[in-house]
Amino acid sequence: MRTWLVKSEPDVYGIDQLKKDGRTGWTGVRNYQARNTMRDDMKEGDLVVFYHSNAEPPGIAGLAKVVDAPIPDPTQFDKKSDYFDATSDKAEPRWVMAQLGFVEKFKALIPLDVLKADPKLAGLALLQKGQRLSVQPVSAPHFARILELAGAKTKSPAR
DNA sequence: GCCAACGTTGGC
DNA sequence: GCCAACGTTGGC
Repeated sequence: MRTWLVKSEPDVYGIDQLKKDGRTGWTGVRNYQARNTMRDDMKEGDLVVFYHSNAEPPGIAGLAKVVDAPIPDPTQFDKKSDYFDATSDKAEPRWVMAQLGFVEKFKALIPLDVLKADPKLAGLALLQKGQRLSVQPVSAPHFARILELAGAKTKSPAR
């Protein structure tokens, strides 16, 4: 299995909301690279780091996992949605959403400055300058380190 | 609220 | 196919 990171603004959809909902469709991704990751690479059972962006402070809040195959994102056809895409064809939807389930909320958020200061997380995509992708891969060693920093209940997956 | 970095759009 | 203009992201 592989591991991933998704970003969300906690004011829009945070880890607490995912905990409450149990699972959710990851709507609103309108970037081709992120879409391709969700469509082609994220598999059921993959673990996903849940990052709070535009937060005070920003940081890693918990874990989710992929619970099902991706399906078309309904907001692309919803005229009232911010994510409406008039050029997407219903017969061949342009945008998909990953199906994510709640795994755990960390006892404490791992703040961005801690992530940046950790030598073992050097190279993590999230920390690259100008990195704006909302869905990113996380290497197995980086993932294990994040679990360690968080004191996570979840065990690092076998490679 | 500012602004750097980036992706996308559209004129040519 | 280039690239300037624009909109968005997201840290600060």
